Amino acid sequence: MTAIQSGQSAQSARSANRPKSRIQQKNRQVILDAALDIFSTYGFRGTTIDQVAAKAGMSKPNLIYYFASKEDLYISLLEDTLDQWLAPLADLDPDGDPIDEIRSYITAKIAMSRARPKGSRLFANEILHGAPTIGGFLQGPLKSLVEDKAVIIRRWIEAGALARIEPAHLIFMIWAVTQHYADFDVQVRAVLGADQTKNDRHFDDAQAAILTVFLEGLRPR
Amino acid sequence: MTAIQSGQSAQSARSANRPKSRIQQKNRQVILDAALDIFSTYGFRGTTIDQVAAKAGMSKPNLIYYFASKEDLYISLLEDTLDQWLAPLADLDPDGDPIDEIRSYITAKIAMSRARPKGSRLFANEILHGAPTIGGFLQGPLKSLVEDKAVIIRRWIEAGALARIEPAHLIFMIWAVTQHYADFDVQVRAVLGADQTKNDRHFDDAQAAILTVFLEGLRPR
DNA sequence: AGGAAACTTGACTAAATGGTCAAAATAAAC
DNA sequence: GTTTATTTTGACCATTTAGTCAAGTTTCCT
Repeated sequence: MTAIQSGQSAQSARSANRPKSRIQQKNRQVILDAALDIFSTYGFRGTTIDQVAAKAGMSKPNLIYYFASKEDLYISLLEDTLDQWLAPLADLDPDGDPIDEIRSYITAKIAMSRARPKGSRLFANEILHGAPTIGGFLQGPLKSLVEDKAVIIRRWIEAGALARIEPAHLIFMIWAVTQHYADFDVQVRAVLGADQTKNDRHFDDAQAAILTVFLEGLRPR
Repeated sequence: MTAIQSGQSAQSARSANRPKSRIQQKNRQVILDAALDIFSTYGFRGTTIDQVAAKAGMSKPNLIYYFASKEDLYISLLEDTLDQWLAPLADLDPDGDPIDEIRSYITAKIAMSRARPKGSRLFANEILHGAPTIGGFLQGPLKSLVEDKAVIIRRWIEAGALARIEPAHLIFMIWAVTQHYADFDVQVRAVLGADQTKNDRHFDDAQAAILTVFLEGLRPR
């Protein structure tokens, strides 16, 4: 089900409901891959349909045949990303050991930033521009999820298993430091050195640093 | 001096070197204020000169009279921001108490995010799009500054005054969590509640949470 | 006051871009 | 193998937008 309640996503009439043919399935995926590449780098406004079509290896009208409009394509992309975004937080287990759970969550988020940096940047771009498309998602599903997990964290704190901290802000902080390595990747590479060999090390070092600070910083006192 | 080494910032011929008249000074500032507003919200590509001119209360040709091109305006804006950006980190004092110094730095960065969120978003946008304009700044002045401060932090660690952590990543983490509250402001407000009364509280709560985790997490063990 | 310099703008141009359309090419169905 | 449905695209259109230009208006200087 769609996580975004857009007015009506002007979907390509052909691909509306009918089960998708092999060609449709393949081409939609090719387009989505190309689009993620471009949108995540240039943002919505900075992306042209022609660019995406070229990257996908087809003509612009053909792309429009699969996605009725630029916005339609952009929304599809965001939808595909949002679910994966929530998953790790949803996995936070109220019955687990608090410190272990936080460690797992941080590790999962870093892995996500490493594996899908473009998705992270797509999301960051959308938020930075005022979340015109996913405002409803933020105020709905995201807010609910954070509130649910805040309850769990608060319980851990009351049980003396975690330092006193405002749960929502703990969550924000974890988002901030983990996504930073995807979103500000260019800056990290400029400061630490750009070559690909080092790239993997950056993530490992980042994870170590983040875990050090958070796990120690969160121990109850 | 300019922090950005662009090819040649095609500066308006009139305003090239001659000392600026009262009108120039005022209007340039009016334009920069309007431009920060628009650029920080819509990004470079998403901003139109007409929008900025309208917000600045003048005609488009008049704006072009002060800034020769859209890019020229954008660069001026970034330059104005970058210096302020580096200042707090530059203030890190090698002779101060490490924990106090870190506390001061975090506090200064949060204050910055609170006072100048638009500047933060302008910067974030630029980085997110691959830093096409300030790539040189990142690899030059920024990298140097981080390396300098990393030396100091490493010295603190060796002296046993701070937990073992990769200094550059500590700096990144502080940037991440503090700037998050400016850049992802929309998301924070969506989750925590949007009204203006609460807005100030968010920053206070954020600061408390960040200081808790970092100062405890960084204590030597 | 009067002339020069600085400032301002309506009307315009050229290029870029989102999207359409009709016709061609290909694949599927029988 | 022929018909039908799907897929593909070259050519085109309408709109947006960065930037120009020439002609005005205001400010400054003496």
